[in-house]
Amino acid sequence: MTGLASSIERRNGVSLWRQIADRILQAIANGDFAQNAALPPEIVLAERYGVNRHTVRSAIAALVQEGVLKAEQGRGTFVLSRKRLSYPIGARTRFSTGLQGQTSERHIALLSSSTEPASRRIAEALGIAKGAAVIRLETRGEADGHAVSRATTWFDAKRFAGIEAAMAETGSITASLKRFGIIDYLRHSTVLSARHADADDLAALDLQPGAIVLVTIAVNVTLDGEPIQFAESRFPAERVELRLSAGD
Amino acid sequence: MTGLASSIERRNGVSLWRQIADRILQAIANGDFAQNAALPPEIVLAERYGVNRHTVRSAIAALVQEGVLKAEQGRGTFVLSRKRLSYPIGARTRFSTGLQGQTSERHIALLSSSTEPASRRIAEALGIAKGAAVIRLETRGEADGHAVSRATTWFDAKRFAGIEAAMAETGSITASLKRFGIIDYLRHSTVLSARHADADDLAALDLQPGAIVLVTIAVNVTLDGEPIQFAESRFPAERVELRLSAGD
DNA sequence: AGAATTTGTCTATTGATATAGGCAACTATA
DNA sequence: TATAGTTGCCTATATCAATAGACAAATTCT
Repeated sequence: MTGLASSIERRNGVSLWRQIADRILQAIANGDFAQNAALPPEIVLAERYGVNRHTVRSAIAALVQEGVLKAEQGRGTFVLSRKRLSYPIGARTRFSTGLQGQTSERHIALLSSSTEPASRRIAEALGIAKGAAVIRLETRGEADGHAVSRATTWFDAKRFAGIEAAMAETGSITASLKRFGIIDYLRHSTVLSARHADADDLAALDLQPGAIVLVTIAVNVTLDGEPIQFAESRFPAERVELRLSAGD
Repeated sequence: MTGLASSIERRNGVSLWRQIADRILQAIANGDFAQNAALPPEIVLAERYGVNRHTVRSAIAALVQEGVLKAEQGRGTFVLSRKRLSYPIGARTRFSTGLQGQTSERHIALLSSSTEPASRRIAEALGIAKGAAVIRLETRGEADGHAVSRATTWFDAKRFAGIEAAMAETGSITASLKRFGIIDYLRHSTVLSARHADADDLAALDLQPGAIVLVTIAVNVTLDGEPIQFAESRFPAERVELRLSAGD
C-alpha cells in the first residue's frame, strides 16, 4: 500500500535523509522486509528516491545508529528490527494481556509520581472538584526490553492514596487497582491523535528526533460507570500500531 | 499537557522552524488559543524556544502560507484556524453522521475508481479468492469545504458491480450500499497507525510537506458478519482527532 | 505628539544539507 | 584469481537553515 517508492519532498523543513529514513522504517514496520533481509544497494535507493547516493547514506547511517539496520562493507545493509507490535484498544484495554503472544516479557515501569491539584480537564474526567488533589504517575511500558509506551496517569488522591507504591511494586495498573477493591474496570472513552515526539518522548521511548508518536487520551471507569483513572499515553508510531477490537 | 513550551531538538533532520511550526499547530489544535487570539510576539516565542527571532519568523511564515495564522504589521499575529474535528470510530462508524454538530456540510467526493485483482491482504479481508476482481475507490471526505480524510476502499466487484456510480451520485457509502440491499453494517476491525504524509496525501488533503497523517485500516461487515468493504483512510493529524466510542 | 510595541526587510556570517565525482576496501562468485 | 558488486571515505561546491544586528513601517497607548 505504502511501499518504498513514495516520493520525497524538498524544501519543507524536513531534510531528505530524514524523510528517506522514515520511509525505510515504515517499510520495515509494514513487513516489506524479512528479518535479516538485505536492503537494496545504496545506488538503487538513490535512484529510486531521486537523490544522491550520499543522501541515502545519511539516512542509513541514522538507522544504523538507531540499531534498526546493520551495514557490512562489501556485502550490503541488513534489517535488524522486526514488525510493529499491535496494541489492542477496547473496552477491556490492559497493557500486559494485550501484548500476550507478541512478546515474552512486559511490564510497566514507574518513572516518577507526584501529587498535584486537578486541572479543569482532569477534574471533569474524574468527576471531582477542580483543584482537588490528584496523584500523577509517569510510567513507561516495556516489552522485551523495548520501550513501547510512555504514559501520564491521574487518580483521585483521596480514593487511591498510595497507589504509586503499589505500581512500583507490581508493575501493573490492574494489580494496583485490585488493592483498592477494584477487581474489574472498563475503558470508557479514548481520543486519538498523532504528533511529533517531544524531548521527553524521545528520551523515554528511545526515539530519534523527528519520530512520530500516537497519543491516546483515555478514561477508565468501574463497572458502575464511576471514573477512576485519566491517562494520556504516547506510543512510538514506528514500533506500535493500535488495533481497535470490535465487541470487546 | 503538551503546551507551547516543550523543547526543540537540533541536528536531527527536522529544521527548527518546522518543529516550531508543528508545536504552534499542536497548541492551536489543543485549544490553547481562542479563535482570532493573538500569538505571543515573535521575540517572546524566540526566547521561549531558545532560537533566533528569524527562525520563529520562518515558522510563522509557513503557517501564514498554510492559512492557519495571519500576521499584521504593528499589531501582532493571529490565529485563524479552529480546534480539531473529532471523528468518532466505533462499531457504527459513518462519515456523515459522525461529524454532525461539528460541521454544517459534509460529503465524500469520488476522486477515481478502477477494477483490479485482489491482493492477498484484500482477498483475506473480504473473504474472496486472491486475484478475484475488486472495485477500488479513491475518495476524499470534505467538511465545510475542508478536506478531512483521504481513503482507498475495496469492494468485491461481483457483488457490488457499479458501486462507483452510486458513490459518485450520492456522495455516501451508506447510501450506496443501500442500493445493494445492505441497510445496516458494522465496523468489524480497525488498525491504527501514523506516518508522515506522502505526496498523494499532501495534494489530496491540502497539507504542507512534513505533516502527519493518522492511518486507519478497517473492515466493514453485514449484520451477519459477512465482510463487504476493506478501507485504508488517512486523516490529517493537525485537523482531526479520532474518538473511540465505548459501547457503540 | 511622542513613546513603546510589534511585524517587515535588509545585510552578513556560520554550519548543516545535498550534489558530484573518484577511489579504496571488502565480499561473493564466476 | 580475476571481476563485479557493494560499502566506506575523501575532496569540492552550491544551497538551505540559523544566528546576529540594525533599522523601517505600522499600530497602540500615554
